[in-house]
Amino acid sequence: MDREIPKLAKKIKLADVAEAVGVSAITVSRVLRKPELVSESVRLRVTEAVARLGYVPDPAARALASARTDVLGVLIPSVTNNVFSSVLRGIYNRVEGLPFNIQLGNTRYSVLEEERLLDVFLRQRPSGLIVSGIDQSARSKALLRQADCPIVQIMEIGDDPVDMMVGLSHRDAAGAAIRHLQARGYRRIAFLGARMDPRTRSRLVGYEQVMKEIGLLDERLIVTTPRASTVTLGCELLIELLSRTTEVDAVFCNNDDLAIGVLFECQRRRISVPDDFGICGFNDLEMMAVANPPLTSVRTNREEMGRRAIEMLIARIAGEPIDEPVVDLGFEIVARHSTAGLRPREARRRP
Amino acid sequence: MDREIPKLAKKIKLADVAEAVGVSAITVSRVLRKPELVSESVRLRVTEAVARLGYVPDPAARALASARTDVLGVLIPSVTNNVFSSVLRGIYNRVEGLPFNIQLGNTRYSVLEEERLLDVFLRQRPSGLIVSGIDQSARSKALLRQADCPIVQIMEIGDDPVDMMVGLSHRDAAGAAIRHLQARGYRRIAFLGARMDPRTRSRLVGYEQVMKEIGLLDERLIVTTPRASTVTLGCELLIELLSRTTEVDAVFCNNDDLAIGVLFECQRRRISVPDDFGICGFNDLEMMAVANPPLTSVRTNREEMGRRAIEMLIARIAGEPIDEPVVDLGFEIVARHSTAGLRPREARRRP
DNA sequence: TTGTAAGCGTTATCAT
DNA sequence: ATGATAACGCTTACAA
Repeated sequence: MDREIPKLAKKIKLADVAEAVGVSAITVSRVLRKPELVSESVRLRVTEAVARLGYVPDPAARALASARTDVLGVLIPSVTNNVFSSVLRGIYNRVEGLPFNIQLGNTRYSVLEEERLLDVFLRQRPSGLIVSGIDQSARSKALLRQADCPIVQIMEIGDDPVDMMVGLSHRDAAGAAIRHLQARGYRRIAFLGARMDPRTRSRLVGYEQVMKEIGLLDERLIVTTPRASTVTLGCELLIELLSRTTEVDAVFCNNDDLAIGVLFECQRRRISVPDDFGICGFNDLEMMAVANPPLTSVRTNREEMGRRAIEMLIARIAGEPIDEPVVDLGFEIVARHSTAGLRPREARRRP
Repeated sequence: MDREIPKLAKKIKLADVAEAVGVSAITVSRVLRKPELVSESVRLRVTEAVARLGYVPDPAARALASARTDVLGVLIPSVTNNVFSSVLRGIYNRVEGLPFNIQLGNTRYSVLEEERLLDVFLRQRPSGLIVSGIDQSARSKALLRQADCPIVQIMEIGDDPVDMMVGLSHRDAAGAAIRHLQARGYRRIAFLGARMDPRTRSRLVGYEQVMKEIGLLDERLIVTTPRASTVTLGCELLIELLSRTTEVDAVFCNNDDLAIGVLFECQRRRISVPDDFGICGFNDLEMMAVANPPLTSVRTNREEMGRRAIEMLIARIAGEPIDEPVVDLGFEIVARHSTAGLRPREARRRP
């Protein structure tokens, strides 16, 4: 690593600051971490010297000596997925200005990678940890339970938190979407699902429950794939659905990308939305409101989820008691024109 | 942090393994890092003991003793932006299986935050660093030049790499897009730009150069905003543009989100694409190919960019010489129906 | 309120 | 090929 730029002046350490001020190293350390334990005069002189010399603590030395870091670990299954981007935004926004650093791990929907990263992260003795989902492997759960830092599971909620949880019931959210479609007069309501991760499966369960309740469940209306969801896939799944049966008058898409794809494909096939066909997405991405027509979706509070997760962590780090270890952030059906209801005269798509 | 689960058995350290095998700690350390320096018999016994005891090195102790970590730092301005998600995917894919860990920093398009994170990251003595863009502040550049690890600037290319670069010329890419529109018969070509980060500005320069060259530059056709780009903003910018002048027959959007918004707004206004109005985006997101009509865009090799950046880092870490410190990944105009050309009869939009 | 001494777990250096 | 010893820079525990 030879660069033409001269090396930095030798790195300033605690001892250098201590010497400059004429106190011991531990006093400088205290000024930095627990200033209230140090007399004002000393504190001021130390603070001044720290600034003047440009001292900054070595995180590795700190971690080694204190068995603690200022890292908040965050494990998510995808960096590409909009849903997690939003959560991350909430996390980064909330942590700004706090003395913590986010360490992001990308599990890529792989159980093994999640276990590996959990291992890597925990070994660094983070101040807190955020993990996605509630369906960790047995090994992951064991690691989490042994961790000596607060942990928040996000995205979903359930009965058996490793420590804390903040999320929503995807089953209920999907169920509510189906009831919305039903209330608007749609009957033959299909389910399009991609990726089929635990949350998608929960939504499918919610769909099936409600469809069964209202006596409309038909397996042919359920089209799923393990492939990652994309707009293109939305088109393809609609085509697959219509090839199975033309007796469909609405579709609940497991997420908004699929819904946009379905919309484009409907436009191409001159299927009128919502007159002949209703479309409901999930997540309520920004673009849903300005599509043509605007698309109904299920709003989830993803930024809020990230924010709350951080707040729960820092509360626990500060030793505050947590009244609610499991926080349900709920959801909201954002009804737009795409599910305004079938055309009065005849509730059947044109071929 | 009181949990009901019993604490882990006391953490195994180097000395424990050494004792179990009957060698010294440093020998165990060597087996882990430079096995070729240790005799086979000892190596085998040590390896066995490491596995049996479940020993794993403490990263903080390692970092403190060796002044080096296995961290590859990555600084990006946004976790929400599709462009960076793709780059990240390339990075994570390429680094999989290698003995490095990605540490992600989110600068949120803030110079100050970039400087702060650079500071935080460099203090951890990473094995390598990837930073976004080539327009770092003077202070950031100074920090980078003093770093004693390899560094890759990604997204753009320029004359003065801090160390290495991999990206493309956004000016040329935008210029090529404009020439494409011109070749298809469009004349009154507008520019819609959001965020106005350095790359967006480069694209604007490319647009202006080519428009001037072909004698078509008209300031009224340039609509920009500092707001982050969204599909909604695409609609709004088109509305703003049309309120300034109806003498427009095509639009180059600074990115695909804007282009999708423009498309939806055109659909609403019954502006026929491409007959009355051409649309070209930038980045070639997956959805462009299946929009209605499919939208022309400029493909950039974002995953490849991430991959190459990692490869350049590990080559340098391995001490290999770099033949090309600045890698131009180029771009490609992906022509689709949205720029098929104006309707033969009359090259004017309907009101 | 401040300081002393003893690690924290690993690796660099120098011996053997 | 292997080992003894001294860092690495900080914090904990205890003392004064």
